[in-house]
Amino acid sequence: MNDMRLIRAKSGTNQEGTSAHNRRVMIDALRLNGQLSRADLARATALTKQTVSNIIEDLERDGLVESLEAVRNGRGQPSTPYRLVPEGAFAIGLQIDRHVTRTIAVDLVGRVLARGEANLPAGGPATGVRTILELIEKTRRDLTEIAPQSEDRLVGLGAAMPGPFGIEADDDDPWMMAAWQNFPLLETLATGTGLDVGLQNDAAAAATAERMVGAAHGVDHAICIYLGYGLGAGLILNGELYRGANGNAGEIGMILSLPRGASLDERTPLEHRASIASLCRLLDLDPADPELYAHIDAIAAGPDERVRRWLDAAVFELRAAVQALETIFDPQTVILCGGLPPGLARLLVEAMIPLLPSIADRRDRSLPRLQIGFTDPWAVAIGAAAEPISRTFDPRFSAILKTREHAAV
Amino acid sequence: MNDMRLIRAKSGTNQEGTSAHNRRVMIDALRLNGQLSRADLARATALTKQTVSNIIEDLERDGLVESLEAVRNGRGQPSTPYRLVPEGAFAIGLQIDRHVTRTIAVDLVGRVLARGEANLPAGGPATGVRTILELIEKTRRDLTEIAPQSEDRLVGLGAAMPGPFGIEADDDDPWMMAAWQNFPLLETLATGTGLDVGLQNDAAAAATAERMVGAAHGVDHAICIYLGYGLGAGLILNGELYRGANGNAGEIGMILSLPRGASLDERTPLEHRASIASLCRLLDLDPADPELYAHIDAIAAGPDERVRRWLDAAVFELRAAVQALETIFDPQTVILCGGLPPGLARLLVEAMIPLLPSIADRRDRSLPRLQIGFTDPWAVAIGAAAEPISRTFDPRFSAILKTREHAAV
DNA sequence: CCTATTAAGTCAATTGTCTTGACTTATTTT
DNA sequence: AAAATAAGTCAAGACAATTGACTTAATAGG
Repeated sequence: MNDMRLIRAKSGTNQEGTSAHNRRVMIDALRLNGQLSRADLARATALTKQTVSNIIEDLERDGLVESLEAVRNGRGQPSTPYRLVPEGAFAIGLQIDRHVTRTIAVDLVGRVLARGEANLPAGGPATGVRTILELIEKTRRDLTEIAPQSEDRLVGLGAAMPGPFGIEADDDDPWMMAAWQNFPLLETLATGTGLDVGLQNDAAAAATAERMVGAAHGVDHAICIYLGYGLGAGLILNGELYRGANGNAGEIGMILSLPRGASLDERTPLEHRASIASLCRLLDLDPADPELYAHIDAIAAGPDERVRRWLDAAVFELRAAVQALETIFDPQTVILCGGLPPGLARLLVEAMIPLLPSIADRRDRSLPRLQIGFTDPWAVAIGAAAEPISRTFDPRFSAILKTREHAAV
Repeated sequence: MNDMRLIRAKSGTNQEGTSAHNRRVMIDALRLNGQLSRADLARATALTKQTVSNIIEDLERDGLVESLEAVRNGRGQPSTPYRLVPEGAFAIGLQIDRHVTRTIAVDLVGRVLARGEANLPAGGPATGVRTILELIEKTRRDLTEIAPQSEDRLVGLGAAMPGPFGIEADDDDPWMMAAWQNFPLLETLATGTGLDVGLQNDAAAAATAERMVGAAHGVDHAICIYLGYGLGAGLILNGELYRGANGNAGEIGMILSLPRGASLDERTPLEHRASIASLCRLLDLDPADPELYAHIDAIAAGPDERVRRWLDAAVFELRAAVQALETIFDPQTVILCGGLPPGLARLLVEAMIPLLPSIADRRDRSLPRLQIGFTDPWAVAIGAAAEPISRTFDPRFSAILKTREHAAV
């Protein structure tokens, strides 16, 4: 009524939203179950056989699904199973880390088709953007060589970097991460590549990877603790990654906690004790060393007093963190993943057993309380690449709603 | 394909889902903005004028909205604003507490129309169900007297009680809460009243109340810390209450934490220090005393060493809890509410200032980091009553999807 | 004061998507 | 060989949003 009054409302939907959702549901069902017949899909999605037939026909024409040999399953006409076509879609992932940047190309089913890596020059975005755009370009070329059809079927670019975003810069910032966090990365990458770009913090990216091809596959309520240079959590709630009001949800490394045996009330960030950064400090390692993970792996293998001390402190924090996250989220499972050597991850998880008691101690559990997920320096880049696939093909509330050119919700 | 193989998939949707969502969006927009014209609604929801007209016509015929006087707003035909009809729908809320049960009747806009209270006899559900059903019956009669049309427009019954649900019984359980938590309350209430029944823990109910008529009205990312006999948090994420995998999300009182100045690694539940239960223990008060809140209020008003000690410990925990919840959820605001005297709530919040630094320290904040919400023994009952209204009328993903008679997602 | 402009809202036809119920096809059971 | 069962198709129908022209009612401006 008043001309410029701000009206708050959620967006409505229409038939397009319906159709888009149903297509996504089909794709999700095929991803989750491997292969399904039209009749299976109709039963699983509560849609009619006819609707499923129409949508599958569409998806087949679009090259996203394909039929397999008919199978006899007892009485009745044999069914024709369908599955996703891996080459139906591709996406590029970009990880920006403190001293290195990585790219990954994946297909619709999450297989990694190409990788790229480059050192990031000092100086933050001012000097780094060029390196990054070149690396993306190279990965696109590599991908096109492997899969010529990919250029038409590239659904987007996913970027991942340490958070938090949009917070005033820290004072001691040897790698200019704050400069990156406040840099208009989305816009720069979008204009630089012509792709739709998404941005997540690295724990969220790790969770996206776990959800698409890892331990959280098909799990609608999971917490992924990401232990990398820093510490974060990727929150999968109701089957979707939760981002918070400003995209900073899950930055658990910044929770202020009391160190083990502290007598003062001096709370310090969790990641001062539970992160690769803290381990590097204890071991006097250079985090910029490209051989860092090999070094850590080697040191962790043998008995080492400093590693023991670090483990002690980290396990103290992480046991509490798992218990707190279980209590807060009531998830089906907690997944520990990160850019740390698998051997160290195993040591950590073993030392965390027995977990602290929590409401997760249920008799009807089907998943373990704590699992190990990806422990791989490339996990974040894979998750970054998975994000555009998820954004484009996974069922989600926002995909049903109409979009408005002007103000958001 | 195989006869009884479990197929995991999300449910599809159809035009009915579309229509249901759009109706909900209209109602939500009217609730949020007070009154809007059809043209306003069209702009706000991204639907066409015609669609809005059709839906508003429907809603008007259903008695959920009504038109007001046309208003001139400059050039062009005057607009006709619409608003919600308070008598368009009613709901009953039921709170089951340790020694008392309360009922509330609310209307579509959340106004309280009737209240009821009764002592719960010892013995848990075996003896209590009868009392509860009688109290609900009485409240329904009271409501019908005030609003005769309510009987046809009663959309459901919301129940709220302390969680967690479905966990093995505790050993020391003076009020048989565990018996209630494992009792098939939903089914009993549904058959006993003939209404659609929902169940939440009391922190979730408090958050539901804050969202409908309190400090979280129109806020899509809010954490409500509920400090009552126990301690919990109601999580409003993406505009919906988050329940977790088993309905136990937010039971933060069960987080194990180190007491202030602890030198041992002995973690104990947060609510041992930050809850009315812990205050009662310190003050040697009987939690079953109906005058409890008045007593606490009186004691808290004067200087009292025991209250100071409690405040000290509770503030220590709650400051950390707020910082942790902000860091985990990145919400727009945190709301402290509960069944504690307002004076005590003010004391608590004042003592929590300054809050610990967190990612919530943003320049672009529009809401305070910490607010006081409902501090009222009836808050949980109000939230319980708000739940059926929210379930029936608020936009939510699940309302769009088709339902299946057999297994859930 | 008259006309142009602007905005709210309606009308009637159209479109897109899912649904319905009957039908065809292919296999196993009896 | 017939009956039963299940997958999948066909064609018409139902439903809800969209489209574009139209009506109504106000203000702005010459």
